[in-house]
Amino acid sequence: MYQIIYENQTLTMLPSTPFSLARSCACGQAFRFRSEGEGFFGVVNGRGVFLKQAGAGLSVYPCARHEIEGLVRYFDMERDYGAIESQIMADERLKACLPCASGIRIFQQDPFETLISFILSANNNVKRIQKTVAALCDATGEAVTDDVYSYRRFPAPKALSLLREDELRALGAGYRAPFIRKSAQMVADGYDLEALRRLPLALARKALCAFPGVGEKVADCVLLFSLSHTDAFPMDVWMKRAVRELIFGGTEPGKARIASEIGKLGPASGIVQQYVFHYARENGIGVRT
DNA sequence: ACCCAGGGTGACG
DNA sequence: CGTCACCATGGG
Repeated sequence: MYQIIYENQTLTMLPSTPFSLARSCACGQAFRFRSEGEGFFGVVNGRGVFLKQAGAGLSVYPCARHEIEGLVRYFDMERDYGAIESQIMADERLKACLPCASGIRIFQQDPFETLISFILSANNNVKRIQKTVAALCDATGEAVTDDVYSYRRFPAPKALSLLREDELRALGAGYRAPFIRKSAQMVADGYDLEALRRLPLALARKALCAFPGVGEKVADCVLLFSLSHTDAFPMDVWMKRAVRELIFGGTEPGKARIASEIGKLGPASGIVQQYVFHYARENGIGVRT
């Protein structure tokens, strides 16, 4: 399903279905990858790395030998995206999404980082989410200087929970400041986010909704982007419009009808969702002027 | 000035 | 169960 080349501290992963770094970074699943020169800089599994498109694959630098497995998992290289893209191509309603979304991979991000990031995402826009996440990292993220890069990790739960509400507001969190502080507190107090990886979707979703600032949509983002629930289907304003336009021909569908159609998309519906989301946002699908 | 952004909460019916 | 005002903040 994929090939690996490892030399000079550089890991290159070549999947059999072409990978797109730019699309994967721009599609709104992660907020800490910044375009830089010929690639993107980001912090992956706690380590600052530079990512470059390598043909139909991805190169990561630096990478120690023991980090290979974690990177393969993070970039979801073991999944058959060929099957998912074939499913989209075979769907007359969704095939138009492929030209601009083909090559997207769902990153397997850190659950706590994903939780906090998507609490911030509520009634917010991607650019400002990125800015606020960066501010949080600069404020309390662990500073790391290895032999290649200097960077800050995403804040530990304890560090984030120690910020006061007014400090979080000053960093750009707005009215979500108390949500972030309390949710960080819950994780710092020992809440096991990893345990949600093994729960059925409905139970994991319900559990996540116990965090302040987390409703069904944010829960689905955390489950899809960090806890391996590929059938979690985040319904934000863009997806509501896209579903209305692409699946229901422009008329407002009821909740039951939507659930039925999502169910038919199968166990990778959440990944399909990400392709559609990216397409809708890139093309302004469903925006009524 | 108004509306929108990867929505959630609390009040009310 | 459903609806709805409100919530910071910056950009169009």
